[in-house]
Amino acid sequence: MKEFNVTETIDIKLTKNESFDLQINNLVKHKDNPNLSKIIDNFQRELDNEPFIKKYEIGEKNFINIEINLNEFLKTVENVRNFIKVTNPKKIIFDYGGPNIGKPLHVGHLRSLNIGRSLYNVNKLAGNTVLSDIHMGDWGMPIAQIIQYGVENKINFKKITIQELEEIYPIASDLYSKNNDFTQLAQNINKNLNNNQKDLITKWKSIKDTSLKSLESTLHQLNHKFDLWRGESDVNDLIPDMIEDLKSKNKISLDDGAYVSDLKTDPKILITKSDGSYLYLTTDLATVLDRLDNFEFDKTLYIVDKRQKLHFEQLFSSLEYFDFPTKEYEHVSFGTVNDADGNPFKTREGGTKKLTDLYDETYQYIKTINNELDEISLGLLSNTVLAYSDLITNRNTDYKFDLEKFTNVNGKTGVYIQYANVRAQKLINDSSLEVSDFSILSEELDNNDKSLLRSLIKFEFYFEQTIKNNEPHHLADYLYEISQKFNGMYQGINILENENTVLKENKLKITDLFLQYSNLLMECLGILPVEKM
RNA sequence: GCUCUCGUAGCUCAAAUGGAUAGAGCAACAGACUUCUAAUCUGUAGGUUAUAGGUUCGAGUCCUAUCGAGAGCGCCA
Repeated sequence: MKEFNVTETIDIKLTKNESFDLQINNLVKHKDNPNLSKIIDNFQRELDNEPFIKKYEIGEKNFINIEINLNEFLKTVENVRNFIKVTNPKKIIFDYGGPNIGKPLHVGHLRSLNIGRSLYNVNKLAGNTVLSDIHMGDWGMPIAQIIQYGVENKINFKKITIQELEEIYPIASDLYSKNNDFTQLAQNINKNLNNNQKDLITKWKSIKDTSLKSLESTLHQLNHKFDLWRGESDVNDLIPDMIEDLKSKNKISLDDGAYVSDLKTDPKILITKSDGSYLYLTTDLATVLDRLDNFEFDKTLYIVDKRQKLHFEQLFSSLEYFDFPTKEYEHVSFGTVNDADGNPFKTREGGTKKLTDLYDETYQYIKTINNELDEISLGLLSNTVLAYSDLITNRNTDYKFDLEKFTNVNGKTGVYIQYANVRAQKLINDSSLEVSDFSILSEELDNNDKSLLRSLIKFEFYFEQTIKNNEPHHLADYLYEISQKFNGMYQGINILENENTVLKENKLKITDLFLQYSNLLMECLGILPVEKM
């Protein structure tokens, strides 16, 4: 609209107005423009020619409300799967999970696993090349502490069990913080481990093997899979050269015997300890080197809790300062999981709560609600509760894990969204009709039908929000919205025994659409649908 | 002490990146079951978005200050 000196990118947004689907707000700011009426005419010509607009109106402040033509917009899920593909696919590494060797997965790992899996699935659906790396904490001081404790207590590392390891870890960690002799000895072991001292490597291997078996079984139970099982130990050998390189480029210098980055920051960035051994940041830098060598990637997402913000700021600024190849790096942070009273999640004894225990409690709780359910369904529902109740909250807010609330079928819960899905499955199966053949006749639709269909067309919007911000809660909330609207439609009228065949076929077709969207959304969230409940 | 994040209904949380009358879910209250699974549905009520200023046609969202909460702050990861 050059003639009026107005340049606008027309910004179409979803609206809160119940009678409409979309709104355009571009005209509002031109209320004092002398040519406003001509501009509006211009807009109207454009809108009149759009086939997807069923009707529109221009409100009092020149907000434009649009009701869309449902049939133009409704897509089969196959079409949606094509439509959501990004134009420039990227190769993205998802660094999440981060379990420690010697320590079972606990509540602190829950969100990284849930959010990581969801973002992995969502990006895969968007057509990006995805690679997940569990990034094990299998190196450094914690391992040294375990070995030192084991040596002192003459433990046979070859035959060490996961139960022993789980007992040793907190004791060793406690000794490290309280007993100076122990601390010194453990630090010495850490240093020798970094230097690949043979007997220590043997002990470390035994610990890792035992730990890994337990880890794999827990992850299997929780339905998590990883493309890469790399750990901090895998990059240990890259570190000496990396340090030498940084020294020769005058990027780091000695400070109280430790190497710090020359980048002016507050606090300073520590690259090695004063005894020459390595730190969290040292390993993470080397991990980037390792990934650059072995996998071409455009972007790395670190799905790690928000308390490590400073660490990742230091990592990212170091990567830039040290002239690592330019790639995208992002810390996808999240808040903590507290118990129902809002206190940090602990066992009765004060230790961290194991994920297997949380799973078992959830499983048993659901079993008391429906005692007749088979093991597979109980397992699927348990995992649904653990994932959905986590993903429904914005990742940056801390939330309270309240089992009673999360297993309630009334509310925004995993149980509710599964229930709606099961109802839809049953309806389609019992209809014994080829529902995919039906076309939707919008003239015959009632308010419940329209309400659901108009929600279904919003999928792409929430999908985009999730990809753009790495926030799965948009999709989790949206799944609740369509599930609720489906239940409303289902409850309002008996579909299968209805004598009005047009109505019946419409509703079955809509049910089928809902089911496909529900399944797709569950896939996005890392949830598997149950067949009965 | 310094830095960062946050403060929305009784409770737990959303809110399209600055748009219209701030939305959901619990809990509360009032209704609907010889059911295609009521583990459901329908309705009512609930708000000065911590407070005070500012920017803007327009602020929960941006800026400043105050109050309150949480987290982090070189030899742990």
